Order: sequence, then structure tokens, then C-alpha cells
Amino acid sequence: MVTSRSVNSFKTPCQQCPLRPLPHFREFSRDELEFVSSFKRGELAVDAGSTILVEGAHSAHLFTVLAGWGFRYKMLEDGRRQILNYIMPGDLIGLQGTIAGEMQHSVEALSPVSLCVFERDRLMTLYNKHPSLAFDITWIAAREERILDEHLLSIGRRTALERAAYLIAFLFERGRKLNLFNGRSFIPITQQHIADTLGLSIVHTNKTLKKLGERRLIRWQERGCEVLDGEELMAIAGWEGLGEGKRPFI
Amino acid sequence: MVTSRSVNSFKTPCQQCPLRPLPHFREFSRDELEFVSSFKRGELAVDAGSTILVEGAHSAHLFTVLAGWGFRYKMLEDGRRQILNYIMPGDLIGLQGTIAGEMQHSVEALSPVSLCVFERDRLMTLYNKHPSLAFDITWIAAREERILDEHLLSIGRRTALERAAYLIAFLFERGRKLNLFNGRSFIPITQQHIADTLGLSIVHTNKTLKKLGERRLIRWQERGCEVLDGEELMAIAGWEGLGEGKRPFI
DNA sequence: CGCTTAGTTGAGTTCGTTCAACGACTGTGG
DNA sequence: CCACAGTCGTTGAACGAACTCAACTAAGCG
Repeated sequence: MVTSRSVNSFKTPCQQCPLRPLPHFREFSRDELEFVSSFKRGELAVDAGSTILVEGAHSAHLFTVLAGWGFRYKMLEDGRRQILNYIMPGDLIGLQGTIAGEMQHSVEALSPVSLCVFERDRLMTLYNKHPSLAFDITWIAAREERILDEHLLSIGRRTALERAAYLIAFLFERGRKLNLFNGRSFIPITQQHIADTLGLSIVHTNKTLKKLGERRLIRWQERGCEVLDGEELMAIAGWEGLGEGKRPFI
Repeated sequence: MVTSRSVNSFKTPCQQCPLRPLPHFREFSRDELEFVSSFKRGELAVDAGSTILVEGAHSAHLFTVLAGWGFRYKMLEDGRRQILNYIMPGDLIGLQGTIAGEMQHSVEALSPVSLCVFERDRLMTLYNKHPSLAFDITWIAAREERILDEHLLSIGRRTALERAAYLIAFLFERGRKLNLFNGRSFIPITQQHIADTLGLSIVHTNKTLKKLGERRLIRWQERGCEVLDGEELMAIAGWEGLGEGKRPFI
């Protein structure tokens, strides 16, 4: 696959960030916005299918997703892949590189993705000068932890049908809160991605999704999944939703 | 089971914390130690088998494990249980309650556990006055995330034998770094816990552990697992270890 | 046009499950 | 002291969920 990266050192000021007006995110003070804007180094746009970060890399940057869908994953030596979570607008990526020295997982784009680029060297000044933003970063890390807990419960203890229902409901809820759907609730993902998230083979994933399709809860089409009944998916999974109020992002 | 809690408002000063001298933990400045000590409200001791925190609770406290073993878990409505991770000395618990409002998982003691108690209301002063400690808390959250990533990979993509080998190697490495073993490397855990961590039935877990026993990698006895060959367990799992340098704790 | 990727379906096999029974050990109460 | 219940671990047998293998369609692209 041909992939391209275009780095843009032109910065949209954070004060004009298209994400901030969403009711899903908490409001930021003028002071905070000013600092975040100075923290921001530029923007990066990548094609669908390209790798944003790779396991083992020592990236000098942190990113916040501005637009698009992607996912984090790990692989075993023999190629078995596990998708850990999905990234969407507002998500911070690359924090692990700051803590562990190198990335412990890879990140790949599902759709064209644009990112805000931050220099991780300046993270310490954020902690020194802006405690509220520092707390936000902890908040973001703890949120990811919470989501991973739920995924673990899902893979470990839910049946194949429940798992599939949970995953799609999860992606649907996140997309909806971010206003990513205009009319049709379309998730840009292949069945291989679903399989690698649920810990199932692609064949069994296909048969499981078919069952959800027969119940008219989803419709599979053009490399993606259209959600028809999010409520019922949640009921099948026995999942209550993320249930978070306003959330911060950098 | 009869359980007891004894709250002790007598505080061992953090300057004399038995954990701090361990080479596994980073050194703290006098200033930092002084603050942490003032942040500490008291100590709590619980019996093996007792519940430390319960899903849905609004705890006013944060805890750091001083001694003992425990685990975090979530349950589905019908009783299926998934163990998410294990807690050991130096681990911070209850942070999710601070971020999400209420606990999203429960915590239970595997052995007698003693905890340092912190008041979460004062967390914001920590962020305001001690950026280095604030960063430590983010570090701790990111570390947990990293471990959960590895667990997800394990449950999702490793075989039963690999999973079991990974889990035991993981617990062994953590215990070893904390100097928890004197001679015998004994992990205080039942096969039911292993099963609920690996996402397997107890019967199959038993048969899988038996295979590890036949290879003389572990020995099962008196409600726990003795590790005989951690290296070989890691090799079976294809796991490189946590690979972290010194780590902080509060 | 051939090549690749994504999705579909059937057949046979394997891995892990459930059900069931049993032994060893612990603690409790009579 | 014994009887009893409860927990933990073990094992065999039968079943079922999920896997691999394989073949095939449909769409997209150079």
C-alpha cells in the first residue's frame, strides 16, 4: 500500500480547534489554551492504512488525534496480532513512549488521520506550569485503563456474539459522542480488525457478524459496519456504556 | 469467610517506608517524602479474602499497597468474573474512583494486605505543589495501561499453555523485583484465580497447569504456585519481561 | 486483463467446555 | 472424638465453540 505523510508546520491555533466546541469535551481556560497552543509543534496528516507509531520506536513526539479513526495493536513473534484499542479525535497517543522510553505497541490509521504534534521534551514544563493540564493527562491515562479493563472482561469472559456486540456498541458510542456520523452510523473497519480485537479467527468472526446482521442490528458494507441498533447491541453484551461526563483532551 | 479491617491512624512516616530502599524504586527527594508523608492519612490492614474496594463505590481514599498480594476484577451480571491485574507492594489503587467518580472494578486481597491511606481530596494539592509527583502518578497509570495491553495480547492471542506460562512468569517477575520471595518463589493464588485471569474454565486451567508441572516449571501446593523455572516460562510465552528501570510510587 | 483484498461458506478437526464424581484437607459444632 | 460441610484440586467422558483448510464470489486497481 502506498502511504504518505505530510507534515505541516502551520498550526491551527488551539483556540480555533474544531473539537473544543463539542459538548463532549470540557471547556478550557484562556490560559490553558494558550499554553497548549504553544506546546503544539505542527500538524501531521497520514493516509488510511499507514503506520503512525511502531513498537520499539523512540518517538520524540506526542500526538492528539484531530480527525480520523485508527487503532493500537501488539504482535507476537509469529505474526498473531491483537488490537488493543481504537483511536479517535481527542485521543492522546505516544504517552507510553514518554514513560517507558520506547513504544510498547504500534498505531495504524484506519481512515485518513490528522494529528496535532507535540514535543515530548516540553511535557515537564506542562507539569510544572499547568497542574490542571497535568491532571488531565492522568485523567486521559486512567480513562484508557478503564476501557482496557472493559475490553479484558469482554475477551476473557463474554461469548463471541456478546463480544462482537460489545465492540460495535463501543465504537458506535464513541463515534456518536464525537459527532462522527452524519446520518449513517458508519464504522470504517474490516472484519479482520474485528477478529483481531475480539481474539477470534476471521472465519468465526464473519459467522458471528452474520448473526448480528440477521437480527438487523448491523449491516456490513463497503469495508465497514453500519450500526442499526446500538441499544440492542448493548443489551446483548450486557454493557452499560462508557458513562463519562465531559472529558479533557490536550 | 470472616474478614476484618483494622484502621490504624498511626502513620509510619514515609521517610522510614520499608519499600523505599528497594533498588526497584526511584529515590525521592526529602521534599517529596515530606509531602507524601503529610498526604498519608493512616494505614489499613485487611485479611486474606476480604474486599478492599467494590465496583460502584465512591471511595474518599486512595491507597498504596505496603505489603501483601491482591487482585482487581470485574464481573458480568450472571457472575462471570474477569481478573484484570494483580496488586503488589508499591501499587496505587483507587485512582479510577478519582477520575470516573466511582470505582469501575473491585479489589480483593489474596493474602493479608496492608495499605497506606491517602485522602483523594488532597490530590489536587499534589498536582499544584509537586509536579514531579504528579508526573509519577501519570507514570503509574501509564504503567498499568502497559500491563493491561500485554494481558490483552495474552488472552486474545496466546494459547492456553502460553497464557498460563505468561501469567506465572509475570507474577514471578513482579514478586522477585519486590523481594517478596525468600528462598521459595511462592505465589499465593488458587487455580480459580488463574482461570479467571486467563479467561479459561477451571478444569482446563487445571489440565494446563499440570502440563507446566510435568515439565518441572512450576509446582502446585498449599493454595499457591511455586515457580521453578521463570526463564523457561517466559520462553514458552514468548514474553520479554516488563523491562522497566526504576519506578516511582506514592 | 490479471492481481489483490475483503467477505462468504462448507467440512473436518482441535481446543476448551460442561457435567460429574472423587480425594485431600480445613474448620466447625455436637 | 467424630460427623459434616466447605474449599481446592484432580480426572474422565461427552459435548460444543471456535479453529484450520479450502474453495469461491465480488469489488477495486494498475
